[in-house]
Amino acid sequence: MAKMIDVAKLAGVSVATVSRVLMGKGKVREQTRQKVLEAIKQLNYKPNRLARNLRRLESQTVVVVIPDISNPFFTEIVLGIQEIANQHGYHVLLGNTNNDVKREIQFIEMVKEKVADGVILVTVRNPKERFLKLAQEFPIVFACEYIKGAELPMVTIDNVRSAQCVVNYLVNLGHRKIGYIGGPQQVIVSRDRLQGFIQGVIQNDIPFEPAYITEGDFGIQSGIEMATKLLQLPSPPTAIFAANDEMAIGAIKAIKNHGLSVPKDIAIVGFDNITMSTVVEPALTTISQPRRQIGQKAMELLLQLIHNPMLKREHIVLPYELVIRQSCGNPSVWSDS
Amino acid sequence: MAKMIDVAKLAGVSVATVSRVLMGKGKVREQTRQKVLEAIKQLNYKPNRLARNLRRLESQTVVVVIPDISNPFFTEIVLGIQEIANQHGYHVLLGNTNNDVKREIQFIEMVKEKVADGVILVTVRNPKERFLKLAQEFPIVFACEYIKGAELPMVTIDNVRSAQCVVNYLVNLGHRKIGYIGGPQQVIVSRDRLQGFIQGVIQNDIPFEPAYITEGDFGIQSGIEMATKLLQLPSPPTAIFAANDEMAIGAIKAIKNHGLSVPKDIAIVGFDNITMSTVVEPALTTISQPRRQIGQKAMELLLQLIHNPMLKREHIVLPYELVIRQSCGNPSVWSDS
DNA sequence: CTGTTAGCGCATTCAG
DNA sequence: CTGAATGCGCTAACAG
Repeated sequence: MAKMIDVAKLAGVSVATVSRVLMGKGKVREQTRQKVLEAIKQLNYKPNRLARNLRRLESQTVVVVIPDISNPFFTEIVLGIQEIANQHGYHVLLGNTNNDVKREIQFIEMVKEKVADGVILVTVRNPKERFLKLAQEFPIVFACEYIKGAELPMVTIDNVRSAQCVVNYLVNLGHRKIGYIGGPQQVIVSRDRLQGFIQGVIQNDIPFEPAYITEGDFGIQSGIEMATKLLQLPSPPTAIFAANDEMAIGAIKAIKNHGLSVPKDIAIVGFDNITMSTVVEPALTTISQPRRQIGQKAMELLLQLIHNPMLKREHIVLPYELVIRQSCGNPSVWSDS
Repeated sequence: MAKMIDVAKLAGVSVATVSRVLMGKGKVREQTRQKVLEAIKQLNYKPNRLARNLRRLESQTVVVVIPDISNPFFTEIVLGIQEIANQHGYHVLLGNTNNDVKREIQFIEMVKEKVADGVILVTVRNPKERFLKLAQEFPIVFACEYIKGAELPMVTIDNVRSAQCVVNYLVNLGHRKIGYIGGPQQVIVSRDRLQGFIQGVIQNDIPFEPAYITEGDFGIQSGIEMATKLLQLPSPPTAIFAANDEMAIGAIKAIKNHGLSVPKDIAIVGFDNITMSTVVEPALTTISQPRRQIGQKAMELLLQLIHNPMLKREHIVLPYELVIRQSCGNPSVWSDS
């Protein structure tokens, strides 16, 4: 593999000059520049990033930590991140934790090893204090999930209000008995959505019924199980709101298994708007997060943080949207005030 | 950030000794080792990989090039790759081409920049000659897609035989009028599957009907369009085989739109066995590729190639499986001889 | 068993 | 505008 010195020799200049034309800064006579460029092309030379990065003490790489690469929800975020990263000549290393709490930290430590310059966390399972300390040391941005009550760079939607919006929508459709299938309570968005659900119920003067609240694990199977549980209640709900689309899809399956119909007997609302929610029948009404945009914003924030560690930590809240399909019947436009 | 020399000073030894205990080779007295370990812990030291890699002229990173990160089919392969990579202390850089032919090459060139030590290609859009040359220069392994008639390391299933197997299955069920929705013909697996389909038709003494053969782009929408086309034929098929699950799902939608039923009126078979194929109704009968295993094998091959560039290039063919669900009716076990 | 030393390939002073 | 020299942090060859 050709090295810089080879280029220098061929062009009859010093390595410093080659470096200058490569970096595009420092004055170089146009004529010399051309000679160097010519030599580079002739040798098919590419600078060794390892060396360059060591010299500059940066790796031009960021790592994105997600809990599950095979979950389509996260891949769309990664796409947004990659878009911005590539625009700025950064590489994206994908960190898959498989929901392993330890690996979350391991990936962050890659910054210490200089494998990466910063981290975007799309999963937050470790205790708050830990992150507060780590965020002090390294450039870290949180996307989708976040830390409550902390001054850290985060990009999310308002999970509380969006869940509340769903309840309003359902009530507006005439529902008074609304079941809820929540996500694992360790996850902050699960807690937020549950809170939003409860607020919605209360604000609509619906009697609070604890039996209507169940907890799944974000998988299809748990949606089936929790919906079944709700269906077996003495007075089953007429609508079910699941904290993500997979569980909502599971709920639809369960309802069909019971010989009931969606939305005629029971309305269903999901959360996240994954592709699968357009395939299921009936197509799922759901909350859509601007995933691509979340990824982009998170990466932009990280870039700023890397180049200016003293940056003010801001929490960016992006707008969500209720996508109305067929799973609540009555397809129509609707806007929460 | 603490450096090796800091550790050395604190432990009262030389950097060489620190390096030795880090690398785990070269004799070090147990007592000295403990001192070093202690110092490392105390300083919370992590070796700078940039420096280590520059010194060893390797990056301990591989790049995986896929056409579309949001396609669940590919993410499962990536999972298999990551598994093996992590076991060997390698990082995985994900390269998303978005089907851009140029980016395919750009990612391979990262090896030249020493950003990566090798490449796994899960997409092959560039001309064969190009890859033959690149494969000479860099450690490259092909997964799922491949180059025909070349001695290169590849991991795939037998796409021809698997498609043929589907036809046999359908014929066995009594179908004689079988429609086909193929993938883009630039993609080798599309050509293989089409070939397998045609071979299956011929070997079963079914009159060859060109109008039954259509071409989509692997998306749901194109499945809808092509199925609609088949349905409008004077003598429409009684079974449709789509070259991937997305198109098969599209076909199911189209058939339902026409007021027909799957599988009663028309049987459907897909290819790939993505999660969505269990959600659609009726659940899709499809060919399952051992994606995880393909990823693992590809990574193992690449590792060998990196450490021994003179390695014999072998094409590994993994077994496929026909997963029988409800989209052809008549759920049953079946084995192609 | 341990220390000294020479680069890995490049960017960047500092002279000229 | 250009070249010589220095060192980023670490590993490995060599010497002791």
